[in-house]
Amino acid sequence: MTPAELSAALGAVVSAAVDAGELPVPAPATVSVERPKQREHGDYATNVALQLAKPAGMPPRAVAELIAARLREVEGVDRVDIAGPGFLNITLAQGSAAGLAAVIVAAGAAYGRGTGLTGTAVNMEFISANPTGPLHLGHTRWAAVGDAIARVLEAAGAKVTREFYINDRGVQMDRFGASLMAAAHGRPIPADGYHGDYIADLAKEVVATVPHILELPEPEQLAEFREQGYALQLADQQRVLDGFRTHFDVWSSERALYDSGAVERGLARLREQGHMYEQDGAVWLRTTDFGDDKDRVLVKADGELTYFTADTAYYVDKRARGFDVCIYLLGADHHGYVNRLRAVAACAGDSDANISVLIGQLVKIVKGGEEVRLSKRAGTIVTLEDFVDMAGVDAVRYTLNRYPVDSPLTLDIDVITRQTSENPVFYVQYAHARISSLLRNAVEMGVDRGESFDPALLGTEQENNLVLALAQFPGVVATAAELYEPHRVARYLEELAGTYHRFYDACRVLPMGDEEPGDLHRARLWLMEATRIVLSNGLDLLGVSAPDRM
RNA sequence: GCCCCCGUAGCUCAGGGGAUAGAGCGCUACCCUCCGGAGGUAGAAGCGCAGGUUCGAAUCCUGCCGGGGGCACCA
Repeated sequence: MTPAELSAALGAVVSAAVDAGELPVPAPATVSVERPKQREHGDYATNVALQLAKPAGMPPRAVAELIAARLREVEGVDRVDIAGPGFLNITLAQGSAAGLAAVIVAAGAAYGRGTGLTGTAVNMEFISANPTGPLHLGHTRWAAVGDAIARVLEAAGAKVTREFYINDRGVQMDRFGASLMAAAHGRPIPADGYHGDYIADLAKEVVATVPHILELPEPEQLAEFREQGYALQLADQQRVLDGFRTHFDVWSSERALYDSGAVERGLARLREQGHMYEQDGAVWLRTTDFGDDKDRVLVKADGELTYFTADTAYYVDKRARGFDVCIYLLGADHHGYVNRLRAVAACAGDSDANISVLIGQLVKIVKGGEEVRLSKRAGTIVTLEDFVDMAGVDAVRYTLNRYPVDSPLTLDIDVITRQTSENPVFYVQYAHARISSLLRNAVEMGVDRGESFDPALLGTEQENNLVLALAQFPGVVATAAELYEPHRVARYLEELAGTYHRFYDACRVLPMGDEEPGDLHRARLWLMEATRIVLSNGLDLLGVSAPDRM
């Protein structure tokens, strides 16, 4: 019996009690069970009695009594105890849960996937860096988390498009071009330019690509440096992301928004919704109607459009392309955008259900006990590529996906690069490798798990805990998708790996010595394969490999 | 000044109103006759402060204190 099945049974029991007139309240829409922290509190626990007591005008324990009486009659429930103020502690009949191992083995890669978001088209935008420099540590976090959110949403049934918005318009592009040109001529980089070490290398590359560039007249030369640098830098970002196993479906450029007429269409959409007005010669969007702290300029007094105009057009364009939900994962330096973007959606006639703006707090790193300052302009930067070179794709992706994205993060480079058990990714991957090894040994010994097994054989505490942990997985995935929090998957995997290691320590899977393979060995092999599948599926949701050997 | 994020164990961090607040690392004491000891067992150690809501608050609300980030007819 899975948590979902138990919840359903509990819901039916409560409804029956209501229908029988025992509980003078409407039946709750949903009731849930959770795994209690204390083992003596049973396999599952529920607080429905506490929640229903007040509306029913009854003592909690009285409510608990009458629910418990009905719940005890449910097939697969062994015991229901009432504890504390009115908790129901449920113990399942031996074997009623372990059959799940067969379900998991049959489902394979599909176990854990759900249908909560089936039919929903999601646009997942993340990173969206300027094409004026290498991707740095912050981008690495957005890459790891953005991709993991996309994977988790897909597991919940959503159709997800991963999108990268290229900020290729505006004065920063000219500063970028000017910096490259200065470097190529051996002149000092302009004060408002880009000072990273990569500029000199990139300038050389541009000159190698366009040998006559230094002879062009200055305005043309500047434009050429800008465009060539842009192309090279973008290609470099794409190469690095590819190596990070982060693949985008759509690379969307700000210039293309203008060229395609999307900006005009966006403005038209906002105009027809009636939230635009003119003042001081400029055209404004009344975002304050929807929670923004000030109205925003769409068309400047000089006729130029603002960056914000492109943002609004981009949103309208995404919706026009058929996305039900537009998710933005932005850096903390963009937190001011949250209310603004939501106001844009509202001004376009949409609701909060259509837009979600996630703010990723910045990553701070320390090395040798000292903070490493990150600054594209200062030149001392740790790039995504540096980070991956030091720790490997798996460790980087996993480490960045262990934490809620909105919590500031301090990572010790020395620890992450150590590649020991201090890094939880190894703990989880090791569990997978250990099971894989065990399954290989089983094949070598000629022990086959067969067509089926008797779940009642898996009755030790460690076996029960492992089965119950496996049963949590679909719920964890569904919650991670609902909240856009893939770190829940990582934390779950760490718990599962621990539960497995404890099982392994206590329970022998394969026959010892000359022992003949028996039904218990075969039953445990089913449990092992099921555990391996869940570890593998979970790691996949984080974009991390599940190695058979380490 | 206004806005956002964060204050949980020595350190880095989990914890969707529930029972005795968890994990890893570090520290202390243990566990290998055969499946991977990259493992397991036990122990010491904590919710920034003050109010409020609630049967019940680390969690929700208010104020304060501390750390970080941000404010534009820039991009």
